[in-house]
Amino acid sequence: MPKIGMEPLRRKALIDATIAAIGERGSLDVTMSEIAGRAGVSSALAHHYFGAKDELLFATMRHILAELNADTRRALRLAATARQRVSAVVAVSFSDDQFQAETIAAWLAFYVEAQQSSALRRLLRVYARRLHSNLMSGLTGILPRVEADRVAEATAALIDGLYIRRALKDGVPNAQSAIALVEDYLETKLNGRSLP
Amino acid sequence: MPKIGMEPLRRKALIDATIAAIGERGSLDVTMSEIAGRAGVSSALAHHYFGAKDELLFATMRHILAELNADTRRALRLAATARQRVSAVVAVSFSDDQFQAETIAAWLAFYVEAQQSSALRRLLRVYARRLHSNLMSGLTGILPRVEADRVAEATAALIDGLYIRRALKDGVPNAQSAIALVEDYLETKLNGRSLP
DNA sequence: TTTTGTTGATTGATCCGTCAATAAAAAATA
DNA sequence: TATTTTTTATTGACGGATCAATCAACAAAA
Repeated sequence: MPKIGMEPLRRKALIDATIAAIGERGSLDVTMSEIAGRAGVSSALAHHYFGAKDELLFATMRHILAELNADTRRALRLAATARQRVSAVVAVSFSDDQFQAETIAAWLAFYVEAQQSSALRRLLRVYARRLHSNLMSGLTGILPRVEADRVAEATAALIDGLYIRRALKDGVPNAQSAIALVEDYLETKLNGRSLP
Repeated sequence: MPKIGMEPLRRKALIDATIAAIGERGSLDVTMSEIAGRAGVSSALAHHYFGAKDELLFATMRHILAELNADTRRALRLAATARQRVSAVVAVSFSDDQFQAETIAAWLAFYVEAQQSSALRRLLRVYARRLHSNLMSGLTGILPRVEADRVAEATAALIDGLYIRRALKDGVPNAQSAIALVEDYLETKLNGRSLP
């Protein structure tokens, strides 16, 4: 009994199912059938709405990125000082929504896939640039631009590295210690210079 | 015209071909036929020597890890002071042999695959522990154990993060700047305390 | 004649993407 | 309002391609 206006609901369900499937398998090696099954529909319907598997994966990555971006903007709005802006960006990266086995597995898998898909690669570059820019929005209020740039790069690398190690379930048992580690770095780097 | 004593040669050739194939594709999604073809043999022979694809991939990862370990031990032997030991470990991670698109792509792909294969996961844990321990071998001569532990963890995360960013070909254009970034972190962390 | 090296051909399984068919809602027409 | 037509939702079944793994067979060395 087909009800109308199903498209947006199905799309959402399929994207959620894709994240769940990738998270469980730990790789993009999930079949359309499994994703569709998880979303409670047939694989034919998944093809109907997304055309090809690539496009479903792409839409999923874009969804994750959009989510992260929304969280970040929300957090930045609450930050009063430059220093707080930096911490806000870090905190979001390790928030309960983001720093989760499921999501991290998806991130990792997409990083790998990006080497074959220029569209995905472009998307991940957007993420990298956005992260850098968000960090800079706080750091430039504390450090001279050149130094701020270097600290932003190091912080970004630290975050990515902690993500990977989390995926391995080795070290970095929880978000708390990950944040502490990054904040410790920032503290030593920003020590003293609090305002221009 | 089969000559005797081919086994070790074939094994080596197949492992090298596997690295090359993974490096080019950027993922473990390489066929046995492609690997075998690259090594100049039939896919049947690859199965003959390695049994299954899993085992070939596993052997390849082990080979990469062994190579990295050998390089590290060599570098550590040349380090005179504790501080130099730390730098040696960092330098090896970004040496020409290791910090290469091919090898990095393989690393990344294996990280993903590790989430499905407990054998691979165990292997990567060995790498993580070894890296930590190698860093500690220098750091404990400079910092109290607890602090050394934290710095080692951050340094390891930094290294992994820089690897990922290199794979994306975004930021970290060369090994030089990557080393500089890590060394800058170490310098600020170890500043002052040079000997116990 | 036994061991070692090697491959072409084949099998069996998996999986993406397509298509024809069905059914209900909405729109158009009478 | 009653009807026909179009649009939207949905799926089972299938074609076709890819690939891992096996096997029988052959050749050269021991």
